[in-house]
Amino acid sequence: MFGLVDAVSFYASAEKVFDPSIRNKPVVVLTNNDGCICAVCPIARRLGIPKFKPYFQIKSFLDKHNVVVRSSNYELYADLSDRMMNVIGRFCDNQYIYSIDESFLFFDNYQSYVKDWHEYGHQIRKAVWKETRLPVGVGFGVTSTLSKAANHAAKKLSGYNGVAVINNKNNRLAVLNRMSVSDVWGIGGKISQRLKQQGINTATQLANESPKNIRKQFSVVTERTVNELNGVSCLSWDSVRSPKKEVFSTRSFGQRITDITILRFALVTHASIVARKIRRQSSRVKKLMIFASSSPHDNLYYKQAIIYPFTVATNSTCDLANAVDCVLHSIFSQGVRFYRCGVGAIELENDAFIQPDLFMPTQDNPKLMQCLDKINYRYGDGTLKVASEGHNEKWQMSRGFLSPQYTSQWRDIPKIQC
DNA sequence: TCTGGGGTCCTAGGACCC
DNA sequence: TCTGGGGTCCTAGGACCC
Repeated sequence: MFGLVDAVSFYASAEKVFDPSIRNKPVVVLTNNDGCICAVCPIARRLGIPKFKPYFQIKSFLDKHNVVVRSSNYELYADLSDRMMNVIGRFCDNQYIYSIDESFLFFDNYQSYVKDWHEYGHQIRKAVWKETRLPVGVGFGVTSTLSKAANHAAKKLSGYNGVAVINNKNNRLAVLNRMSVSDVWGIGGKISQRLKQQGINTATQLANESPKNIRKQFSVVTERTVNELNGVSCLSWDSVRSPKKEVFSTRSFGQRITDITILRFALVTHASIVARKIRRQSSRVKKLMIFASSSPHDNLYYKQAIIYPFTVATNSTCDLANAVDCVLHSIFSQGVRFYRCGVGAIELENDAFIQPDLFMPTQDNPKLMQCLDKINYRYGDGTLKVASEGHNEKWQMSRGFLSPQYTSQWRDIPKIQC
């Protein structure tokens, strides 16, 4: 048996945890730079507010309905996510954290594990609410895809109230009949459009298709989805989190950039973040991609990306910063209003198996980076940095409606007034 | 004026090998 | 008229996820 537990509009619910005064109000959360709406609480959803709508287009509507607007507070969400995952993890031996707000649970000997799955789902919901004040939806199914479908039913379909179970033909069809094919996990916009052209509109219709035929038309990925909908488990999960195969850091700017020195500050800062991330997973980068672009909504879209290969794979912030300097002039173009930039490690190697250069003695000094990481871990990121990251705040993202970091900054700890 | 930031997997086609 | 038959590795692009 598989379980899937995730939070109801996680970011919006997280905003309500330490601010009970907004719990009964409509709340939305914005993406970086307060660009689009990325989370809508259930009360706001009833007003018909759509996800991923640009904020400036809907601002007057939100004002009119007294909707509470918040910027993304990732520090807060990451901490609340940890707490939530800890509570959920107690209900199962084997938990796979799939994203910031959802985790799969695996039950091997499930007949002996749980007698009543509905009851068990409600126990999970109650515990998470009691200990974190976050509402969650719980779905159980005999495959991962069916547990996703059950989770969808638990949160979106009437009559389920937060918990749904798929463990026989009747309750499977009860859910799949009421699910659009586009709500099936693994069926995105393109494929659902093609399926609908063939008259396949519901999840049940997709489940009734021949897997071989689906593979011929689409791919092995979609074939697996069809099998999973029929209770045949095809997706495997590693209990151990494998290291990332690519690591990126990228942001849009708070305001447009036309100055090469500021672009350099931003790119070196992203390089530094990537270096820290890959050190944390014991990787080194062999190929680095460095890119910058104007906005895709501009009349003349400008984009430049350069791949910088390292002779010997590295995880030193200094090496990555040097790479940025090497390509900066090829990326920058006079007169372009830069909207976004970033750095990505697109080819990674394991720290333990590094091929050194036969002719060049190694310059590697791991102690320097260890020292950097230790200081920044203890005193906060950005305490110690390379000089070329700059101190110019001009390019930083804007977060005009940011809530306090209640749990990760001493200055923001909630105060109780007597 | 203003539009997010990460990731994964699969496939097709080309280069190259014997 | 008629141009082999396997392989591997790499890359770009497309699809999906949150």
